[in-house]
Amino acid sequence: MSQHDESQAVFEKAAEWFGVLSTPIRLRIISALCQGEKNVGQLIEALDVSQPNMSQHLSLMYRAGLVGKRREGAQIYYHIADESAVLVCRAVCTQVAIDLSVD
Amino acid sequence: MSQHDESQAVFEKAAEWFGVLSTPIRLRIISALCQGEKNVGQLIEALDVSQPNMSQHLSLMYRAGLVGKRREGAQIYYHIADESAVLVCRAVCTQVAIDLSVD
DNA sequence: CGTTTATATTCGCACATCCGAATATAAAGA
DNA sequence: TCTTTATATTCGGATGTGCGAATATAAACG
Repeated sequence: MSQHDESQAVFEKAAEWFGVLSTPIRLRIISALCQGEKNVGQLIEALDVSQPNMSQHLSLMYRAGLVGKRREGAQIYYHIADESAVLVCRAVCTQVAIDLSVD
Repeated sequence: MSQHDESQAVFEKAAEWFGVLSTPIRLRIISALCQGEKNVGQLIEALDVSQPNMSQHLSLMYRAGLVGKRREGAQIYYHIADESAVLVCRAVCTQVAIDLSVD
């Protein structure tokens, strides 16, 4: 594989990764899970979205490797699996918050 | 405005910001501009995309504040305007490249 | 001025994404 | 086992996004 193709693949994967972070709900899920693992019901209550919608977002984030899950009886507990995502989100959100308060 | 609404606004803006980075072409544009400013023709040649398409992506990135532009005669030269975007992209792409080479 | 060159915008289409409604699965408890 | 509770999946529709073709603008140059 040529170096050009390699970087193409990298940009493609990175773009997907950024895509996972490109909706407010998913950023809020990450934010909620930063305080510790939560089951789906707790996330639904915290973020006030419909159950199927929450499940869809969690499924996406799980497939992307951003979160992990653990079954405990009937509940599924989700947790952050990719700490680097948290770092990036924190950095970007902090900067955005500063920009918003300036203007 | 409640604190809840404030953070909602932050997540919304941050999500938009991530959205700008969620396509391979735009990541490649950032990568190309890291080596110094380039005019539209040079970017088109470097990335091999159609002229209108390049113009659309640049326009989006410009509105998002990621790139700046400067006219020089008939040419428009674009450059990175948000260095923090470069840092984030570099970090993510580097990690993605490592992950890709591992498996 | 017309013409060429460089870039931007508009438009329409194919396709992706987000969502809620309905339905499915899986565990717990009666 | 039947029912309830917790979560996941499927489906259809509305909306968004990326693209090329056509067109517009704007500068340079004869």
